[in-house]
Amino acid sequence: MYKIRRGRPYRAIGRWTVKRQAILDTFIKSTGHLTAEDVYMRVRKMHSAIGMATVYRNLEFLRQQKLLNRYRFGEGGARYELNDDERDHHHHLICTKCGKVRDYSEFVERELELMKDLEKELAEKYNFEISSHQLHFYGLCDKCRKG
Amino acid sequence: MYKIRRGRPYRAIGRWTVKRQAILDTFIKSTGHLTAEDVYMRVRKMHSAIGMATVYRNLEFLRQQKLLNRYRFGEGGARYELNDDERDHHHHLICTKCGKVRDYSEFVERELELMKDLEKELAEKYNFEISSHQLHFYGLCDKCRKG
DNA sequence: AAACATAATGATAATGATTATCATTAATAA
DNA sequence: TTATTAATGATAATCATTATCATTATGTTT
Repeated sequence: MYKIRRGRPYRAIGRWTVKRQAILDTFIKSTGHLTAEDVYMRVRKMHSAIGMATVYRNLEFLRQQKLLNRYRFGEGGARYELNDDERDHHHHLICTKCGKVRDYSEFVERELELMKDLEKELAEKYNFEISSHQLHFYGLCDKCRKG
Repeated sequence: MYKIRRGRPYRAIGRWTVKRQAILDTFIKSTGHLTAEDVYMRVRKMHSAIGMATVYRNLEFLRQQKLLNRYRFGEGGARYELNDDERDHHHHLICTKCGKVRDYSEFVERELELMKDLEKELAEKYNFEISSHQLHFYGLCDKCRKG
């Protein structure tokens, strides 16, 4: 259904197990920002014997393979989402009241231009080699503004 | 030495205790990004009887008062820094290897311009009321690039 | 296809970070 | 100065995550 590509030899990235596949499938089926608990609940429907440790191990494994991104927003545990090359570059809006997370992709070009310049400057000035950036907006979502 | 101002009546924001003062002083004396553990260690030098719970309670209290900012970077516990109006607007570089955090203030004007436009757009489009933003760069610091 | 080597798993203990509880203390109001 | 109650310290409890270890499953070798 979904296999790791990226040109590496199959064995070099660990064994491709049923559980590992199921966890990745969870992200393919249900869009974004899942906690370990969320994943556990969903995978359990098909693989009732799976343990929480396996979920955590695979989330970390898939992150190492650059198939998942991890975020630590305001409260609660870390959240993961598919790192899909075909998907738009995006960032997150986090509601400080209900914790809901929402993607946005506005002004991406302008943003990436700034990021490129910034990365260059920071590399030169601080000798810092940047590999990624995260831009989070915190505030109140639609519902919480009213409620 | 340092009193909460902001025009509110003294009593409305809780009692101004010796420990609370000491915790705030810790941030005034030692610049940025302290974990609760860091604060605990430092305050203990003057107030050996202080408990960890008091540290956490006050970090949260001071955050509510907008005197501290809280961040949850890559690994480990949350980090706090003074929310000083007189200080430059800045963001953070986080080393993914050693965890070191560094401030930077480059391209702030360009950034704030983008943020202003973005906030307006997001407010209109998603009815999201933004109160703050965080921009994190992840990568390798000077030392870790070499080591 | 059977045997082999070992990575992955599940159960669970352990850890680390943070919050809750509660009797006591101390800050502020009366 | 006394009264009120928020803040504190000690510690238990909770939540998120990682480590341990015996067992199982995967991929390799024969």
